[in-house]
Amino acid sequence: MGKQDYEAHQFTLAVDCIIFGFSANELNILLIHRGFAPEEGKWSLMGGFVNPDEDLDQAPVRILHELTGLNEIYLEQVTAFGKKHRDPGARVISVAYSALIRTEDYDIELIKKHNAHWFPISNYPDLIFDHKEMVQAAISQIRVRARLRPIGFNLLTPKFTLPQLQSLYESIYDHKLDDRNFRRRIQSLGILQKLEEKFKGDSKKGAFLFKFDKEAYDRLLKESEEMTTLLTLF
Amino acid sequence: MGKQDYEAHQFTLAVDCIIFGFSANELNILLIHRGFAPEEGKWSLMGGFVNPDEDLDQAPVRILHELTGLNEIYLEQVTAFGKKHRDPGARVISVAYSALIRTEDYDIELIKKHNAHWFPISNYPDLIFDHKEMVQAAISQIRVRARLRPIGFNLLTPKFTLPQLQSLYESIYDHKLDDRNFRRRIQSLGILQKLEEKFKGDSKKGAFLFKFDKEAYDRLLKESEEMTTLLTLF
DNA sequence: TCAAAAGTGTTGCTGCTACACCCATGC
DNA sequence: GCATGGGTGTAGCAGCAACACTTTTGA
Repeated sequence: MGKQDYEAHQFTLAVDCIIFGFSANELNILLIHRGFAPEEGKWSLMGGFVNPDEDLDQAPVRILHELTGLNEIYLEQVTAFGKKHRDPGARVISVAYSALIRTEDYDIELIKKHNAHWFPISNYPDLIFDHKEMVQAAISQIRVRARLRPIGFNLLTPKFTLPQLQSLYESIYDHKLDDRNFRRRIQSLGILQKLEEKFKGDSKKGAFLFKFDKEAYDRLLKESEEMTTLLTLF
Repeated sequence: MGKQDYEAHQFTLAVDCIIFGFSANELNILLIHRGFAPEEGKWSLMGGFVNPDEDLDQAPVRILHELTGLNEIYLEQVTAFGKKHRDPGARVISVAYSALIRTEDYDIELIKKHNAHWFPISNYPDLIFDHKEMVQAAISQIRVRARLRPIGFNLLTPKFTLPQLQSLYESIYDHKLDDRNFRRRIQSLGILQKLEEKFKGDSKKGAFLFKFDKEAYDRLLKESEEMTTLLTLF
């Protein structure tokens, strides 16, 4: 195989980000109202080309920083999309990434500048190309991942109440949970630290704040791996 | 964004296949002894470039057909690998795919021609580039998938015995299972059809043959989705 | 007759589901 | 004092882990 083989199999490579945020007790995604061709005026995921001088995994980091001002975003590759005519304008392969962000953290001015808006996953507009497929794939993935790994905490403030956490899971699964059973289950895992403080934003009584105990979780995970058992969280 | 933007972000695109087969009570992968540069003489996954006129997902189908003579192979995308210097010779992005095949079915002459050999996943040679990472990612993925979906049947003949099935799962998880509990568990799922025949290849007594009941499984899956519960198999 | 693998049941325990009421507070 | 959300306990049941012996047959 010579150099010409490499050159004969080149494709434009992009990434698209399914950006999840949790607010108003609902899981939301951040979409861009495109002010540029192709498909100007329609809604799309935030995306961009991969640069020749960066790792593939760096591309979504760079693009998300542009949009939100954030570094250190929780990212997970969903899958690569490469149907022949997925982008009618050109042959483009796109790798989809899920991003979980805290909706309090990002830079509002930046996302305004990009014409980005939040939509609940239960009701978002039509999207260009195969972006809807990407969103569905990301949601399916997150639904499984959330049961197996403590990814939900990336969507909450570092301190959170149990009702908040429960409502997050309810929104991910689109399914109500019994509060007594939920509390018992997660507290018995021992991966939450109860704080002395209460948070009074959501009720008069106020609810105790908790934080995620990563060390305890890591111990639990290691243990379950040693027993070759499947650790399911909620 | 104009045409030059697309052209300025082009990459050579390849796929690599982690081909799993089950024989001698072990999970094996099929590796190629490379007779060509780069890295001639070393071991690698079976791979190839994506053609400009095919869907990304078609590339592994074509490549696996070339190697094994098989069509209709069970395939699953693992993840895209795109570190800057993963292929020291050129900038190449590679999408890894897992393939599950029945080791009785493939064309032996073809794989001989490609210098392909089976290795147990517990002991396989060093691989070029980041292929070892790909194999590890595929194994991790298959370990989770096997608990959640009935993918194991793609590695067995359509009729199989319970001891064979158990030994497959033991090999995937690298963990012995209790035979009484295993049999009870899978038979209670109701997704296996017991046949009248026995298979005597593995023992004097012979073991009853079963086949996978896809319709029953689909019903079970649908039911568990309606209850938003996680269906785990073994 | 023996070696080698197939097949079978029970007990105890853990953890889940289902379910209804009191508590604390701000207004 | 009342409305709002936070917080708690129990009983019944299902399903899991742990465990040892009998059966069948070919050589």
